[in-house]
Amino acid sequence: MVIKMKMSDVAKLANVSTATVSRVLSQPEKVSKDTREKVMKVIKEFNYQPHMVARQFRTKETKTILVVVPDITDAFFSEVLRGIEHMAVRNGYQVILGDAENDPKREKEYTNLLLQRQADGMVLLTARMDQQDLENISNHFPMVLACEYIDGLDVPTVSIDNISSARKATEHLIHLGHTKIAHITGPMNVVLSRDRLKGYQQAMLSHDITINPAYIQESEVSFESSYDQMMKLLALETPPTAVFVFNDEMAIGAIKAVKDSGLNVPKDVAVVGFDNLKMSSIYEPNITTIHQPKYEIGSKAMELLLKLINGETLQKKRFVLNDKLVVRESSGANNKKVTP
Amino acid sequence: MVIKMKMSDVAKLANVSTATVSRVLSQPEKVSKDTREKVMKVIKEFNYQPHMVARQFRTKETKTILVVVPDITDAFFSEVLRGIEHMAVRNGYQVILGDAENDPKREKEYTNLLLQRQADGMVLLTARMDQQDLENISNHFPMVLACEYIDGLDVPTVSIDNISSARKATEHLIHLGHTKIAHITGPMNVVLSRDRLKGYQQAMLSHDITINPAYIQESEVSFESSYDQMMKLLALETPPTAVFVFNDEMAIGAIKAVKDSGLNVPKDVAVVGFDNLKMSSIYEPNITTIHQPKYEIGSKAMELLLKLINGETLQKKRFVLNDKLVVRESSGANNKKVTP
DNA sequence: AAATGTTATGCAATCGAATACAATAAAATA
DNA sequence: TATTTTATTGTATTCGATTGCATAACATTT
Repeated sequence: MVIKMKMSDVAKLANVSTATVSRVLSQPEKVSKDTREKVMKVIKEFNYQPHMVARQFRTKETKTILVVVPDITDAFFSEVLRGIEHMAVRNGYQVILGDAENDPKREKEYTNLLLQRQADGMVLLTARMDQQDLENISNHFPMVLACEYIDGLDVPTVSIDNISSARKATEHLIHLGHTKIAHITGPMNVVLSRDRLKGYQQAMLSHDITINPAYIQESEVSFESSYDQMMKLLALETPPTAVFVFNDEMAIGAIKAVKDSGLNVPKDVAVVGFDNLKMSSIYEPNITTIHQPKYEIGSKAMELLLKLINGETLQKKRFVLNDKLVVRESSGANNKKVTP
Repeated sequence: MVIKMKMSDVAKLANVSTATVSRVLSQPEKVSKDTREKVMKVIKEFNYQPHMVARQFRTKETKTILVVVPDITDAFFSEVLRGIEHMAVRNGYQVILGDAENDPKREKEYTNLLLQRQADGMVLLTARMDQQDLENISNHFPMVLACEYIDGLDVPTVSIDNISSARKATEHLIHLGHTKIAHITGPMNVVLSRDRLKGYQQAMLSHDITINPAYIQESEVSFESSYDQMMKLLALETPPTAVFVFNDEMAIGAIKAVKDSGLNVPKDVAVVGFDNLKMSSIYEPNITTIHQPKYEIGSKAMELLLKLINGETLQKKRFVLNDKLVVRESSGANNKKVTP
């Protein structure tokens, strides 16, 4: 049976005061065994559930944290979310998820939930809103950035080193003998795109390979857009023999374009992606990519946020986790078939 | 500047009572233009944000709805979520997302948020918890099921007709001349698996094809598990020439198994999936599948929930939306390449 | 036995916004 | 002008749980 009762009802039925009922729930050791059992019996019998909003109101704690993802349809984030959620639940917090749909305005709107005291803290997996606003909010409320970040911003951040990862990915292609290496970037308003581009450029320059400007193509974060950009690259007079692509979904788009042009991956064009999505080990050819420790990024970010919520100050603010180059078929480094 | 101020502070600064400030916010037409502007000026100047928990406490409305997905890593749900969220936001509600991780216990835990008045209503995209409990809760709180459902349960539901869809999918293979048609099912504790199996059986029987019991293999909802089941099917003395698979991710697993066995899809084994994920049109061979109107399922479910929350009674409780067979390469019905 | 300490419980204030009701001023009507 | 109606604002209560403080009951020490 479900009955909407309040604490005073329980108190009456158990012949105690509401204070005692409240203590039974939150500090049972303060209550004698007898009363505790008497109260618990009533609570169980009527399946009393405390009115959480009233409790939140009184205690000024929601025990809720807000996570904002740039795009919920991007498979990358689900594992980061798992990491966040597990760490949160283990510490008595629940998670609200906000989908910004790649819109900085919506991102900003979600931060209002903090100002309105609907959440005790916030993990942002996207950082595209106004930097000043963000800084402002983080000065007053617990906040952690993960995956994305803003240079020079004094907000705790968890991510990999995208520049060095991108360098690593590009160098992998260089070491395979490629010099005509293109890069399909993500949108330039996203820091990850800019950093991965930097890494690409660093790798090329440090190996004395001049970068053909036409080899750098900016794409939306989507299969289709990347497909189009790859088609452009293939249409060049001297098409690249290798491409480093912003992420795995886009790498699949690029590969499809190569295939549809009657060419072969990796023989005609070698491809390296980023993120190591599940799909990347399944797709054919399966994709050489940079592995991100997604779950760990999430749980680390939540760990930091919990510290902030508990009033601790973080001596270390920037956490750079280890990535890893995962070599598979699409870059042509080996020909072993990977079976699941 | 971010300052934590309360309504009484605004009232003092604007030289009015809190009642007036409250009215400016919720029923501005009740306040004279002069005072309204005076109050709004203060609100804007100090960026006052009302304490939502206090408001929720007072009004007994959270303007929040809870959505529980069986598995957040399943790409199928992200578009359903979009549908839900858009409809919710358009009506002034926000969405909390719960990930049950395929665990009926966690599903049940999330329903407690309703009992604790943390949400005004609930959309369940999974229905595996105890039926009695579920019915009980839905008798006291607004609740809608979507995608999954429970037969004979009097809770508003939005979904497709999985039996007829599965029949359609199987018949597609039959019409292509196949008789040795296998079915890789999902877990039998999920109603969708049972219904799709039923559809498969109906199609076979109505075309006088005897079902080889070994042709029915139960699989987890994962690429890997489906791969294994397909391997089993191929190891049979008389392997099937066609397979209808529970969903698209699993269909990819099955296709991979066929390929890894040195066989061709669709020539040696035709494959049909379910859901029409984005990936299904990208994978090679791209996958013949049943399209579900994901976004519409979500928005319709939210629409119904809003009606329940507003106290309307639904005359129609079961909403069956239209699915569609999408014929692509994996079933061998045509050989046209589909480019994005 | 008196004084002191300990434990268990209750009383009553409190959190911040919404709102029923009262009060007042201004406008409309008789 | 007196009276009623309408518009605007304020006063004071309320929502349900938590918690500081007071008190009562009991145990321990001197």
